[in-house]
Parts: sequence; C-alpha cells; structure tokens
Amino acid sequence: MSRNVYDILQERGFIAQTTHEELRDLLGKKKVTFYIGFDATADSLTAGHFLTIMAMMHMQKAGHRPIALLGGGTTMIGDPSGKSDMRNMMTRETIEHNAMRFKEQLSRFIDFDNDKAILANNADWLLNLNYVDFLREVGVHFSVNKMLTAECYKQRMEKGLTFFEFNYMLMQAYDFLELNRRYGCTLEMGGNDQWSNILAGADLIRRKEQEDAFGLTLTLLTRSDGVKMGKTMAGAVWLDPEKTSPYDFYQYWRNIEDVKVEECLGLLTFLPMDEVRRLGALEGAEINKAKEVLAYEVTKIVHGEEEAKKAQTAAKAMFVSGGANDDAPTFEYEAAKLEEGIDILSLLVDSKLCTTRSDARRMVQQGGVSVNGEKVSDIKQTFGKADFDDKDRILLRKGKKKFCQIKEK
RNA sequence: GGUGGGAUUCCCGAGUGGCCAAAGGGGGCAGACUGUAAAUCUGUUGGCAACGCCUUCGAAGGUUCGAAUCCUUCUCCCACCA
Repeated sequence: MSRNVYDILQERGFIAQTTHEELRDLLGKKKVTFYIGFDATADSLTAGHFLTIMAMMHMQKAGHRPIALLGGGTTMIGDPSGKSDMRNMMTRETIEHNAMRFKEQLSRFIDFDNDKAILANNADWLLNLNYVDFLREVGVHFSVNKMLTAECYKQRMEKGLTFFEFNYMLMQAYDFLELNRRYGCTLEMGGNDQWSNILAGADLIRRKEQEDAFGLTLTLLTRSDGVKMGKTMAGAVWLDPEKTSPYDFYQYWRNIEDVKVEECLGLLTFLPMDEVRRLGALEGAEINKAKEVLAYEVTKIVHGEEEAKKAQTAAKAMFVSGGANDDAPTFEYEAAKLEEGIDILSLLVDSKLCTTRSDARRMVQQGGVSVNGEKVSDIKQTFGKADFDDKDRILLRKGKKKFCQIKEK
C-alpha cells in the first residue's frame, strides 16, 4: 500500500484521534473535502492556529480540498470546551472585523484559487436560524445526558455553564452538516480539544443524511509542563507581524524547550522526516542547531524567507557576536532630542523594553540593563549622540535576550 | 421565589478599624548557574517629579481623626431549599 497523506500526518505527529479506522484508506482513494473552523476571537491568528493550518496545507498538497470556516456565527456564542470561564461576549462588528483579518492571513497559506479551497463563514447560516425550527431539526438529536458527560465540559461543570454556551456544540455540529450539504464535506479536523464537538457533528450527519462523516483531531502543542504552547508571558504568539514581530516570532521558537524540538520540527516545518529525526537527536548544546533550523523554517513559512533571514541574522549578531546588526529591533529619536540627551529610564520605556518608569528603575537597580555593552547602574544617567557607536546607534539591552537599537530619525 | 455565603492587586487566596500598597502561593521580570534549554537558588513584582506623594480591595454613598475592614443602597456570582 502506498503512503498517503494520512501516513504523512501520522508520521509528523499531527494525529491525536480519529473517528474511523477507514479514514486512512479514504484519504488514499479519493479527493476529500474537509473543514477546519476558526473562531474569530481575536484580530489575528496565533501559533496554535498555525499548527492546524500546517495540517491543512499537507492535506491540500495531497489533493484534498480544504474549507476554512470562519466562525462569524459561532463566535457570537463562544466555545466553552476546556475553558474555566465564559469569555466576554463580543460584538458583531468586532467579530466581522476579526474574520476579515483571518481571511487575509489564511490566504497566505492556503490556495483558494479555482475552487482548490473554500472559505466559508458560518454567520451565513447560523445568524438567521429560526429557534424552533432549529430545535426540531437539530436539537432532537442531542442527548443532554451525553453532552454533560463530555470531557470538554468537565471544568465547567464545577464552575457553572450557561445554557447559552451549552448550545455551542449544536452550532458546530450544525456547521458540519451544513458544509456536508453545501460542499460535500465529509471530514472535520480540529485541535484535540474539539473532539466532542467534532463527534457531535459526525453523529448529526449520520442521523440526518444516513452517511458517514469523519473526524480527525490534531495534537495540541503543549510545553512539557502541560501548558499550551504559543503563549508567551506577554500573551499569544501572533501570526500578524504587527502584533508579534518576525524577530520575536523567531525568538519564540529559538527558545523552545529541548524536549519539544523534534515534535515542533515535524509539526511546524516541511523538512523531511529524516532530517527532523536527525536534528531532534542532537544532544547537549548541539540541540541549539536544531532550534535555529526550527525557528528559521517556521518563520519562513509564516513571514517569508526574507523576514526569516533578517530575524536569524539579527539573532545571531546579538547572541553570537554580542552586537546587534541593522535588522535588530530599532527605536528612533528626533535629532534634537538626541543632542540634549535622554535619561536611561526614558530610553527603556520608549523602546518598549520596559513597561513603566518604575519597571525601568527596577531593572537598572537590579543590574539588568546595559548600553553599548556596559552595565548601567545609575538611574539618572543620560545618553545622547555622543554615545553613538561606530554604527551610529546606541545598543540598549535589557536582560540577556531583549534589546533595541536607538537611532536618529 | 426563600435562606445563607461571597466579590481583594495579573491569577489563586489571606486580611474583618490604624502596624496595609495589602501575608502566602502561582505566574511574570531580573540576577547566579548554563547551551538564547530545563531544573535549582536569589532578588523583585500598582504608579510617580520617589526616604515622600498619588491611585487601588465589585459600584455609589455614609460613619470616623483614620476604612479593604463598620453602616446603607445597588450590581454580579455561589450554595442549599422550592
């Protein structure tokens, strides 16, 4: 039997659960239309979404047809799966705006030309549903007893789950049915936290259409301590370069835990698996080479080769030779300002290295700040044009990994 | 609908008239050790023109020299009962 996309996904570590054993054969036999949903909860996709997009790309490469479903309707409710609290209700305007951004970002990864992929929005069918009709058509097929035992509601059974959110599963199940009817979609994919919702959809199609529908869930990226990956202290790792700069994006993957390198290489790059395994087997300090490859490859897919190279050279210049090159994060001041000199606290705050002056003060007092390689210990010290180095800038550094070059506008 | 309990800083959670910018833990940030890793240890963690000042303990009023703490009203949550 020849290898098909199922084997590829499995080998690369994508697959968490599937509804049917036969799914593998099916994917080898014919062109399958499948969908992945994206709820528009923020104005950019995140690293977590990226994993599902990678799966989508593998599928499209293998000739299957993806449907990217924007959650214009479901986001009005909010998925309670695995969450401990209800999230804030979002306005319709915000959701629409977010959905537009998702659309732009998705187009960079998925080819939507000539019907090779479909972009749909469940707002189109969910927002105008008639309540009673919906209950009669869809609601009858759901057992509350069964829903209550679903793993995804476990956390919420303790804290409280509103009827409002409880409906989310029906909405998502209905999406699958609708996509099945409209586009012949027979497979739903999603993060492993979506298992219950996906099963619900597949069940619904079987009952309404007397037809098999398949589900496949993808591994969730977690750190070794179980926390979901793709979140930094500051928040999510975004795919939007305005929200997470390519440099920071690169650094995020460059700093990944040793034990996660091989897994991430398989999931987030297109490198051949032989190479992935070779890199993943590196030990000790050698594993840093694998991390560089990982960071570069992921950044390349998300932000393009040019940005990936810039991020890499900037990082190397900083960490290997100790000086930043031109691609490093930069903050510019007016010439006049630089003439009169700027105090260290202002530099730190303006360059966004510190959030407040108090924060900056602490950093300096704890010895975490350096300018042009020299530790700053006086919070009153000022810097100006006289301090420019041979590259016409001041190199400001906070801690080991964060830095910024100060230049004249 | 009834009765009782609750809302504290990024999160959890102490505090029940001055010693409270508020214990402890988590998380974050920084330092040491390292490999831009993990683990560990140390410091720090509201803001500011900073030995002082300002804002913060669900919201709005009130009592008091003084309120996170007491009183009134309101909002929202939780538990048990119906």
